[in-house]
Amino acid sequence: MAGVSVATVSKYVNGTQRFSPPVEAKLKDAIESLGYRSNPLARSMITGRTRTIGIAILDITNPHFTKVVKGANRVALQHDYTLLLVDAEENLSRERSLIEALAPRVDGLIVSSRASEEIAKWTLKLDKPVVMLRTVRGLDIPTVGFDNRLATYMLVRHLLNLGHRKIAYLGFDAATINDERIAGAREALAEAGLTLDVHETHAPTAQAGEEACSRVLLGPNRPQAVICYNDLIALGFMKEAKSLGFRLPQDVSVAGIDNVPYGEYVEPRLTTIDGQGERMGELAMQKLIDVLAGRPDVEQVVLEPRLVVRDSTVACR
Amino acid sequence: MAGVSVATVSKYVNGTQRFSPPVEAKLKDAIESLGYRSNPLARSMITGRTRTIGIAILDITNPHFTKVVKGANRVALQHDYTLLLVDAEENLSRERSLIEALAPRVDGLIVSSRASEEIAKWTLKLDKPVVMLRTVRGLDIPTVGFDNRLATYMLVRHLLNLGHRKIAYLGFDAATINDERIAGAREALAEAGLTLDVHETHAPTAQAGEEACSRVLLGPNRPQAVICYNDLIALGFMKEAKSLGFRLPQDVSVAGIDNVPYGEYVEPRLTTIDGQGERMGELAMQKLIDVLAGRPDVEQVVLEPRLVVRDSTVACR
DNA sequence: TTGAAAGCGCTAACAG
DNA sequence: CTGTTAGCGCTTTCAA
Repeated sequence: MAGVSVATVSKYVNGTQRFSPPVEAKLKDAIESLGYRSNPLARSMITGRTRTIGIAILDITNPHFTKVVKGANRVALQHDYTLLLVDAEENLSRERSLIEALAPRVDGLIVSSRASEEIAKWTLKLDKPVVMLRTVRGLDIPTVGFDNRLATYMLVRHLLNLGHRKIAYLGFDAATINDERIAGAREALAEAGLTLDVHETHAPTAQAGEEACSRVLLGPNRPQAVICYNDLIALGFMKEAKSLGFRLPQDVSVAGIDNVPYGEYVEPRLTTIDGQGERMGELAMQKLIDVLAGRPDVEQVVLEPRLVVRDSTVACR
Repeated sequence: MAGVSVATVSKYVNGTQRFSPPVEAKLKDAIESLGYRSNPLARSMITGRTRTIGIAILDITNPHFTKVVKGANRVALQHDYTLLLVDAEENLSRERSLIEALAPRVDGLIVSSRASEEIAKWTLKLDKPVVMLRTVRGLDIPTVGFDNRLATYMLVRHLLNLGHRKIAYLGFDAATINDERIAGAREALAEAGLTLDVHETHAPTAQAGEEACSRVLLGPNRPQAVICYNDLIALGFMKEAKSLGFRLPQDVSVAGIDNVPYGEYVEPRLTTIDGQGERMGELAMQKLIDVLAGRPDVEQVVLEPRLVVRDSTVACR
């Protein structure tokens, strides 16, 4: 319609080359009146680039992951990338096939998995750049992790400073980072000659926290303070504790990890460790984009915890 | 490698045709040892199908939208579709270009927008099936909406039954559904010969609810009960009200809409209207898949509100 | 039961 | 400055 070859159209549309004013004018008119839009699929097939990043997470319903997605999306948008979201719904067996199906349709992957080490290995065969949202040792891939050990270490120190001696941990044992969190808490307690009382839940959710509460508080050896695997568990735990007649925080101090927005709105306001979800997402996406732009990066970033003291932890009476 | 033509491979991989046992065996071996995976891009180019659904929402951080995505993802997974997520970050000007960029890479779209009517019109030109997450009048497109008018009507009736007479509404005026919610509340109040005191926030967030609180409670004509545009605003409102020295729910009843999970964990537990986010996502995705499977559908589903009475609304003293 | 060949819509060399 | 041409990796008639 513009009386030029397809090659000219291609170059014009992509801004690869400039043309004489009359030609450009005709091109512009034709494109406009035809409502022409280049087919990104055909484009991708030849360039090998999709301008899409896959992000695989365990549960979008968890505000921590929501924040990660938010952060990743923000920098993706800035660089004109789109997010292909895979929510494995906490279903680990499905995870691998989902990611494998995802890989060929994207330029790179951000993966937050429970089985990171294992996944990290086979993702390398996918032949796509991957950023893991979890520190992985011994592999040359970029990661954005979090110092889980330090997080609980700090939490315990905080509680020790408040005079607590009997400290329990309510974990989620299906998570690999659970061990790191236990280790950090144990380390801090050991320095004070104390031990950690460990309990587990079956899911990283408020519901699970509720269900575990009575087991922790009404069992033998009632703790003065409880550190939860994450804020959601803490939220559920606190709710149930109140139902059971405990006064919070006087009867038992509670702390979580992640700093989800809702910790501020419950009573007592939840003391927590900021997990920097958005920052994780942003950094991970930035790394991926760097790699895709030919700036190789195998750096293993470890985000540092920050204690957010609110009202759910008080001096032991 | 299997000594057959590409056509044979194609048919075998897609299960379009069966072959003689020896050939199939060779095919199987070759595919396995090569680790061959068909290129979905090339496939999509010829079939015109991407097995991807685009979902455009305003803010993944809002638990209501999170639920929608969750629901949509669940049925997408069941039907072997993937989600391409677009989070407009409440930025309406960006929304259109984002959706236009999204359209050619997906088989269909689920759109939750502030400017639904307008969007609905130009999405038709995208030449892709669209499901709007909002009732749109006068257009033959499938929608999954929510009876916003009835929602606030029910909430007001509930409050009237509790003896409240001075009822305020704390809205979010940038949302088109805000008007419907106001109308429903007004209708119920008018039947009792009462009027609605309307206030507005600048965002559908807890933060905005906090900021608006003093304006509502410390201004002239202090309400006995406040209905908020959504649960997040209600959460923020309640927190600030307590900071201001009000006892909840005795001094003021508060209700929200959406039934986000966290309404259960605050004190008093938030009375709300269930917005059925997951169900919306599921239905929308199901409709889209139906359309894509050649079962046309222009039905306009309207989900019915359900009142969830908890502790934040009590009899007016 | 299998294969040859024609494209899908585009980009990237290379020519002119 | 503009066009020709050769594919990208696949599916799909159609013929053998």
